[in-house]
Amino acid sequence: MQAQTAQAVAMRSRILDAAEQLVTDDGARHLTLDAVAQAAGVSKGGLLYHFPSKDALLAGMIERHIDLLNARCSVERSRLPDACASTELKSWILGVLQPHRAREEAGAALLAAAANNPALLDGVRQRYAEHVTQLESLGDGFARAAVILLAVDGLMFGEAWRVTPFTPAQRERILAELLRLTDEVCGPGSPTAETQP
Amino acid sequence: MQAQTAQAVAMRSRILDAAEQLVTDDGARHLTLDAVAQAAGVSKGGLLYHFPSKDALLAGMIERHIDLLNARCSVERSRLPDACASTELKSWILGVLQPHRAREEAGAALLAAAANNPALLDGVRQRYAEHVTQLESLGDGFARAAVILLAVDGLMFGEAWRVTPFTPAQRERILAELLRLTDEVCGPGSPTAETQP
DNA sequence: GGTACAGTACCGTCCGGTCGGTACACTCCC
DNA sequence: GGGAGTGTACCGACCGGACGGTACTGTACC
Repeated sequence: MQAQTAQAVAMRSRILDAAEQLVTDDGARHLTLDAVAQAAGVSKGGLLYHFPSKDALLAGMIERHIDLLNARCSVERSRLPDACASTELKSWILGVLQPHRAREEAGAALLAAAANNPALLDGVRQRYAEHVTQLESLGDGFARAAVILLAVDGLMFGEAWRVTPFTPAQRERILAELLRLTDEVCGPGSPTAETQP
Repeated sequence: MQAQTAQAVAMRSRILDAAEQLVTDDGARHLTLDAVAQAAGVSKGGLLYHFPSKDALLAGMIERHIDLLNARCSVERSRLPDACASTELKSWILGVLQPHRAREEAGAALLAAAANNPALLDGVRQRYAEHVTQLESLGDGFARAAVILLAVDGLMFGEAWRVTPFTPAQRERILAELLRLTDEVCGPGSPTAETQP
């Protein structure tokens, strides 16, 4: 990774934004280099300057959202005072599920990658395996923790694909229930503050 | 829908099998008419005779698995003696999650459809909305039931995309936990028999 | 003078879909 | 009973366009 100027970083971000918007609006099939370039207001040459291939673009989409999720989870983890085994799980829930546009776009990135080149999901798989390993330390609580983890996945996928018709109020109740179930796994570790900042 | 000969039905089934196998093995990008035709041992013309367009093929994949899931859920529902509000939920869990090759292929069909033409998921959306409506009748149990439903989704997607690294034993524990949580929503309605026939 | 693009022309491949044709079974009718 | 017609099932060559990627020139800006 060589140093990148602020200008280049901004353009990369613009391109990734446009790509994700395209997927969410028109479906993964319409994620073409020409379409992305046009949507980002950049020439095709400019696009390929930053992302030398379509795979590189897809990898960029995935990477950005893994980084973003990690950052959000780190923030949540730092706000949870306990060092309980459920801390990871809870920070994951809060990091992933808090209202944020990026969540459904993360689903879009995953969809685009899965559709075009499943090998790009290796990073996600690795991240997931780490989660499961952590859950195993919960012993008897493993199954319940896994259910929580899977429900978070389901909510994310469902929102990304727009198949889940939950209202905001319903969604709020679901999030609260997830946090409640997490507390049951390892006991309440913190007041969990406000879930809607 | 005009009558179809047994021959035509068999060929359609063969084609759908091949298409799903292709998606699970090589990814949605490799789901091309030529590849499907070759995998099914049929000419491209023969393929297009049964499915006049690629969208028709994708719709066929989705439709078959919705039908199959409905059938499996009906079987499970008929085996549950109670008429409790959780019956639908429980039969859904059992219908979807019991070990069966078709489950991950259903995920493959959904992935292929989402990648190529998101509008094809309308049927799935409708089915999902019905589920949520039923869950609302549970009142306070809604949130927990929704979590269960979402966990089932997460497990299905995860297996379809091969991102969930659960061992069979872990998977078994998760399934048992899901059934336990379901009982908590509305009380045990039946011995739930064997979950592994 | 190097970075960061814009613009454009082009190439090879892939892919969805078309189209004319074939084989075969069945039926109607004289 | 045999020719003629009809419908089903399927073949495979071919077409046109889309798409990923290359190549090159120009140029604004720090």
